[in-house]
Amino acid sequence: MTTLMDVAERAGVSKSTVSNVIRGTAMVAEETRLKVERAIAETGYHPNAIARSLKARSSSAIGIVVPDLTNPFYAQLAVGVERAASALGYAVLTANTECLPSTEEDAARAWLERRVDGVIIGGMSLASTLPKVLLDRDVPVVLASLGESDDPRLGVIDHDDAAAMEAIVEHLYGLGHRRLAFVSDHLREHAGERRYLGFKKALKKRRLVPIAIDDGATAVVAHNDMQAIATIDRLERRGLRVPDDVSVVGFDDVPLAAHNRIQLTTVRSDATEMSRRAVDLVVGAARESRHVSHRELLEVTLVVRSTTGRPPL
Amino acid sequence: MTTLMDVAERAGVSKSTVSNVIRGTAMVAEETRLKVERAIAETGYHPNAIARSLKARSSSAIGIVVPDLTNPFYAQLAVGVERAASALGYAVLTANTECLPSTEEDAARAWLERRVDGVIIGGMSLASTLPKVLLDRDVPVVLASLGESDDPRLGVIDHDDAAAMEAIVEHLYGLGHRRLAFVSDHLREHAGERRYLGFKKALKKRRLVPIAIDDGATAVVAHNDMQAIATIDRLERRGLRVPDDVSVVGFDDVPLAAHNRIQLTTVRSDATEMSRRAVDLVVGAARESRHVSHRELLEVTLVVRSTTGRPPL
DNA sequence: GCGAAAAATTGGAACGTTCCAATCAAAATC
DNA sequence: GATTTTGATTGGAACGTTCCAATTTTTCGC
Repeated sequence: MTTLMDVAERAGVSKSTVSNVIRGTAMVAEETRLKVERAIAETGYHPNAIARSLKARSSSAIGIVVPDLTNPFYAQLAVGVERAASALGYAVLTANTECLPSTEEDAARAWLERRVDGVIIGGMSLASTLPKVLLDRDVPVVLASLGESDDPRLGVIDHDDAAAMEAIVEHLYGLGHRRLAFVSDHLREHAGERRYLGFKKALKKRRLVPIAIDDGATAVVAHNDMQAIATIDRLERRGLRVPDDVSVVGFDDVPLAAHNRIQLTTVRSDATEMSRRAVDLVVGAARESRHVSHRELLEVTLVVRSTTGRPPL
Repeated sequence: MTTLMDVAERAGVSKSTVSNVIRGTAMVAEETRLKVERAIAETGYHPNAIARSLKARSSSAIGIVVPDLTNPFYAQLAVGVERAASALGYAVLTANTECLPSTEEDAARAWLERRVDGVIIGGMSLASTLPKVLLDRDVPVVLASLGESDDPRLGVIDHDDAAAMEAIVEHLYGLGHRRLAFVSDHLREHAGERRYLGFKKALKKRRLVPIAIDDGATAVVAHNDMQAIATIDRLERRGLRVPDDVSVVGFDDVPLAAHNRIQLTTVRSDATEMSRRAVDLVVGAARESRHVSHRELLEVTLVVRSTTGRPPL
């Protein structure tokens, strides 16, 4: 690999000058700039980001943790993060944790060693120590689509789950449903908790309580689209028709939800916008070496398709 | 951030000794080991991977490029790569290129600067320069699910597309189909080309040629499942029934393909196995600083579900 | 208890940058 | 023409590791 020194020698200048040319940081005569640029082109030199990072004490990398990349919502989140980050010159390290505490710890350790400048958490286990571990070592953290947190050092960017759940329940209640169930991915998962709370609250307002799905529910609200789609699958294999026997509602509006054979009633959220904001927050904090401590709710709209209808008589 | 030196001072030994304790590389007395370990625990020290990388001239990171993370097949590939890599102590940098040459170039530049130890390519643009650019700088590269290549420095791990296409065509031909079409994602994409070749060959064997989908095809073979599912959507919105009017076949067997409302006939491939092998190859090559130059075909099986049937009379 | 061998520990030189203070050259001021 | 100002360029000291040769300490055979 060619180094700054190689380029300097070839161009007949000092390493400092080459560094100045590359980073456009100091004054350098037009003539020498040309010489150096030629030398760079000839040697095919690429600055060594590792050496730069060591000196700068900043890796220009951020981490993102998702529970399941296979879920298009998280995939979109990851894609958005990657795009926004690389536009700012940051690399992205992904951890697919499946909400396993041990995997989360592995990721934390690896990232701490690699000195990531910040972390975006898209999902985590129930009583995860991940945020605390990172924050305690002054790594800025933002929670994306994970609901509130009591740690003021944490950045939070989320959907307006309460409003969304109210809209969903209103829709179902209006159709005549009174026996509503909620399904959530893993009990161990952190997300969904807040949505469940919103769901319960919206029910309570109408003097209802959640029931179990096997308890004769006429409508089930899933905490995300993939879960909703899996629920449809399960119901139909049991011989129940959706929406004739039971209505199903999702959350996220993944592209698939609009598919002709699915047509899922769901809540639209903008993963791309969310990831853009999350990256801005975390990179901003990293650059000023402070914590994020900013919270924000994204608007959300109900999309009624064909998995919801009147309950059976 | 605490450094090796901080730990050394606290434990009252030299930095070399601390280094030896951490890496278990040289002999160190039990007593001092304990002292050092205590100091590490007290300071919450994490070795600085950046400094280590600089010295070792190896980043312990690999890159993976996928055209679209939102496609569950690539998501599975990415997840598999991440898991296998982190088990070996490697970090993974992901690039979602959408098969855009400019994005590919950006990724190449960023990765070259970050000195990735190897790259796994899961998809790329048609005449991509990515492999050459990387190989010329001695970065080992393996193509995953991308078909052959004429560059002997390239590692290749792929499905047995020819066998798969033969099986698909045999299945459709046996059902009575004679007017078959092939749909591929973007024309600009590299993948699918080989599958199309296999498709054509299997047709030719039966004295048939591919026709356009709008030309009254009774069966369409898609180059992957997501494309197949999108095709079903398009057909049904046009008022055609699947499989009564037209049969559809996919490729990959993403989890969704088994869904009750989809039940896609497809070819099962093992993204996880593929990513495991790809990581082994690329890491092995990196460790011995050589190119990969190994090619391997993974077996593949036809899964007949409910999107294929007899052609209309 | 002596010398040699083995075990344990150490300082310093890399790795490839950036950044600062210092130097050098050229232009401008009086 | 001596002096200041400005513009260009430079060497050396970090950044936090690893690795090697060298040194110090311990152990052991006799």
